[in-house]
Amino acid sequence: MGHHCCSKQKVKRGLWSPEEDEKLIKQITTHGHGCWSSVPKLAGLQRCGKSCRLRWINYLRPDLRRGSFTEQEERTIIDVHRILGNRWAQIAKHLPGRTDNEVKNFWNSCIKKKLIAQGLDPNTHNLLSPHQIPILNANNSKHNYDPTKPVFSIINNPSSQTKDAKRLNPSLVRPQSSADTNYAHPVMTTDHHNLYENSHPTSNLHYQDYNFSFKNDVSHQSTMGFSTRPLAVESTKMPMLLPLSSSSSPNPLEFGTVVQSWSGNSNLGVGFEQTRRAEDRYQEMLQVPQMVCPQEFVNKGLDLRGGGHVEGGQTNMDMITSFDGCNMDLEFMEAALMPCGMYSNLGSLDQLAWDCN
DNA sequence: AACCAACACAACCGCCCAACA
DNA sequence: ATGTTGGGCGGTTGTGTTGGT
Repeated sequence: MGHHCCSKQKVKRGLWSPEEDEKLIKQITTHGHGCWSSVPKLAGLQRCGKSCRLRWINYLRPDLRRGSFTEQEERTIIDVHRILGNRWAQIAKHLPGRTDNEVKNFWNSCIKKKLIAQGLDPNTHNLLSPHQIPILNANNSKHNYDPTKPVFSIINNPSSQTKDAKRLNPSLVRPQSSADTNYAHPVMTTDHHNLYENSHPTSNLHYQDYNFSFKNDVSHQSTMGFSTRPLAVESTKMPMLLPLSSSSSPNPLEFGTVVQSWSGNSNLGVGFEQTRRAEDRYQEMLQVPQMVCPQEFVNKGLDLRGGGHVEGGQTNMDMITSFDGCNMDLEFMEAALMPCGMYSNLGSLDQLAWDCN
């Protein structure tokens, strides 16, 4: 098999060697990639153009951010995934320095399981009915998906830290000889990076000595503050974002105005729902849900049903039930997704590429 | 120490779409 | 209008690693 773009030529497959990376980096930093199908030939590589493109985009680009996903990034992935679904490339655009492949892998290997363990359907972000929730026996898994723990608890895993350290310190990971076929990490040199920087003067990312650091570090920015609470609106075509105050947000009303509270729910404002038994949450679906209306909705007098206006700065859940017809103010949606400037390169919501049909 | 299962993630596959001849 | 090509993307696979027995 193989792609039509490279079916005629003899191409190498599998992991990339340091020498191959070196050639590819040298080619792109000095000449740019241009037509990807011509890159292998120009770089002296026996790879298909697509493979070169993938290698560059996912691993060799100097503006990549490596290492574990932060809690904030995980929240972002979940929140954007709730809107866009498995559109990894679009989701990755909300995570500077992350690739679609990385986001996809992280979702499939980590977030998905956590959501399921929390009684949430990873596809719809709605509650699973009790009989849909798998019985997770911690004894059968390396990972302990304790449903009594919050969804977001991924960081500071010693083993992953070790991996990160290896990634960021090539001396720990680079093979001692070219015969080491396990090599799969960038080998861009500072010289290469300087070349790339010179040819990409708009880059605001800093690269030195194999260590990717950001001049504009997003790690200290405030969170999006979106709740992971699933909506109890079964008719909702597009799940609704619920901007909610977060423990890490200094201002609990930073992103929204509390319009109506969950009845009898004491953990409002914690930001991310602490886990309860799935049965309890399933019962909760029958209750009138809390709605936290973003201040921007109120300011804009946005009618979430499409057409009218929110009166008196108040709305209710009955009004916010559906995105059918896609009457949502897309411009606002973008703004709501970018409350703290953590997203880059999003000039318009076209890039969100909603499928409103 | 050896084996095995589960995991993590790099890489590939196949499809879609836009541009172009 | 049609066929070809290249780029992009999501889904899937392959393989090395890790941890438990």
